[in-house]
Amino acid sequence: MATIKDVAREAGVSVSTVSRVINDNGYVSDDKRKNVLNAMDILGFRPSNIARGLVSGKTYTLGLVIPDISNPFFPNIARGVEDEAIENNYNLILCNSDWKIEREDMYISLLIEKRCEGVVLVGSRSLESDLLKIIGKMPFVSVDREMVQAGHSVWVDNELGAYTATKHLYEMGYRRVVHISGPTSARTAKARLAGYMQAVEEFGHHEPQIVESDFRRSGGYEAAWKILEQEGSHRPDAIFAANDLMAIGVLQACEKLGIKCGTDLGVVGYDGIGSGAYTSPTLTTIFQPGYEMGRRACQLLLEEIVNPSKRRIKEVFNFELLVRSSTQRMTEE
Amino acid sequence: MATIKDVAREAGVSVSTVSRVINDNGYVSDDKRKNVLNAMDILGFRPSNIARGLVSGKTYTLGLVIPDISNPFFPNIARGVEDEAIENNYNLILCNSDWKIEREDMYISLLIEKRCEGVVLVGSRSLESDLLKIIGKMPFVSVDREMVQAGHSVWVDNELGAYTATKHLYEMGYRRVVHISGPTSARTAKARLAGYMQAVEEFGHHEPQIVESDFRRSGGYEAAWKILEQEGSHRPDAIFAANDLMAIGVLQACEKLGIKCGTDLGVVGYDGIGSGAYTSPTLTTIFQPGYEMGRRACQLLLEEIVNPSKRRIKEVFNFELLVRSSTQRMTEE
DNA sequence: TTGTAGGCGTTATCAA
DNA sequence: TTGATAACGCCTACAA
Repeated sequence: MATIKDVAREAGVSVSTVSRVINDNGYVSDDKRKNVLNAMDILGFRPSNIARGLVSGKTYTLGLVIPDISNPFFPNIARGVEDEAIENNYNLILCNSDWKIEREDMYISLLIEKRCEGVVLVGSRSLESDLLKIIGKMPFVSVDREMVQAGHSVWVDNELGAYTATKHLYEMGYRRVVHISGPTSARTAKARLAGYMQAVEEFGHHEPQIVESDFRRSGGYEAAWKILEQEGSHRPDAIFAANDLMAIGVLQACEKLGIKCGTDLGVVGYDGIGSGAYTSPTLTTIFQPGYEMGRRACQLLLEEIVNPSKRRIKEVFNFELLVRSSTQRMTEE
Repeated sequence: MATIKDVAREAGVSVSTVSRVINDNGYVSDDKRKNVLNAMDILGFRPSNIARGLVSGKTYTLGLVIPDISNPFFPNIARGVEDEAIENNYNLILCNSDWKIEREDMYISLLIEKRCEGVVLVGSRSLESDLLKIIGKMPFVSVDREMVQAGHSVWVDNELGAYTATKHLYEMGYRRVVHISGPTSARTAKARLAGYMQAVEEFGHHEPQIVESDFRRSGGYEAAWKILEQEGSHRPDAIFAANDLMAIGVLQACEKLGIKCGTDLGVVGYDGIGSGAYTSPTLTTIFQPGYEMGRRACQLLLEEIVNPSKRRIKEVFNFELLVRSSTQRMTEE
């Protein structure tokens, strides 16, 4: 690949002149400029951003560490981050951590060595102190988890969301709500569980009942099966699943068992993934504005990079309760 | 951030010695090695891959140019590419082109300047000759589109898939199949249209009927509405939509119109996105193995990078007809 | 308006 | 075994 020297030689000028026309700064006569442009064209010259980066210390690259891009909750976030990044001339390195702490660590180290200027961390599960040790002084923004000691954070109030979801079930007339939680090692799972607990305490006339699962559809399916086997007055008439994927699993279990969701069993999910609008019945859920959160996270990151500040920003986004058929006791029209 | 020089000074050795312990090559006495390791630790030294890249010419970075990561067909591909990449110590720069040729071009240029070692191009819509001009000699693999003049390609036979889908409808007893196509500017849309045409010719006793749409759910919804307004003997009893998103739109239109999909109207989609298994009714579709294609594409790319060859590999993956409820004339049970 | 030279953080070659 | 030193491709004073 042609270098700036090659161009200089071809154009019969010095490298600094070439540099000047590339960066469009300093004085260059129209004559020489034309020659240079011409030479670049002939040689198919493309400046090396890595050499530039060495000099300038800027790589215009950000990292995105996300659990799993093929999980429907995350693509919107990723898209938001990317849109904001590219508008500011930054690129994104995609890192799927699979919720594994070692992978997260490994990626962050890699990103540092690649001299990424910052990283958006989505749904991190690492211990914060460990994380900070690894991440060093690289700017970062956390999405879907509040960081306590450093970095900016963007998230929604999981506890309040879960509370709202559960409360909604009682308000729709369901009497006995059981919760299918995510793995309680996950902070979000814990928060949603807490929200459920509080709503049960306030509105339920029964003990809370929790089945721990794994945030996956199959996990929701199995959990529902277990729950719905129960007979008699203990039989729940509503389920709040800690995410939509598990809620969809619940819907499927109901279909197999001949239980009519909505009428016989209220179901609420969490996240607001697109396909919840197409299930049968359509899924009531707590919608989280993933795209906006991703976009905002990236914006905060870029601000921090351009203008490092001492303050730490925390933004709590509003969720939205999307009421759909899975919590309608009457058959819809 | 500490440099190799700082480490050398701190450890009381020369930079070359430090370099030797970093890369674990050449001779270093245990004594000095320990000093160096210690110094690196104290200073929190992280080698700069960008400086290394300048010297070695290797960046261990690949580009992934994909239309839209938030479109459910693509995350699996992306995940496949990323998994293969990271196993080989490569990172991925994520680029959402939105199917826009200018964005694609812009990203490719950027990737070249960043000295990515190669790029996986998913669903490119650029004219091949233009593409090659921009992409220069950077290795690339095309997914979901066959390239004729350069690069490797990985795709499924869209024409055969569409043929199979349409044929399936006739075999299930539907008589009049209409096609909702993607934008005919898209190669895949054209190929699927062709497959439909051929199946109609072979098995249908009617003229082909095509409604062009946009690969989006809303587009499918509107197209279905248009189609189902028709009265009398011309009223189609089956729809083959060129992708699942549009097929889901069809299901929704049917729900609104009180038409029972499956029984009254056969519906087949294309892609095999996850949510098709949860719709009502569940969606018959042509499944494309996105993860495997992505993974294989990346593998081919890496092979090409390590060992550039003159040959050009084309791999056609098998699709799978997933027969579900939307093409069952009897109510299930 | 143009060119020369030093430096960005590493690796690699060569002497010592 | 170790240490200078010249690249790598580019930018930026500084000088002319």
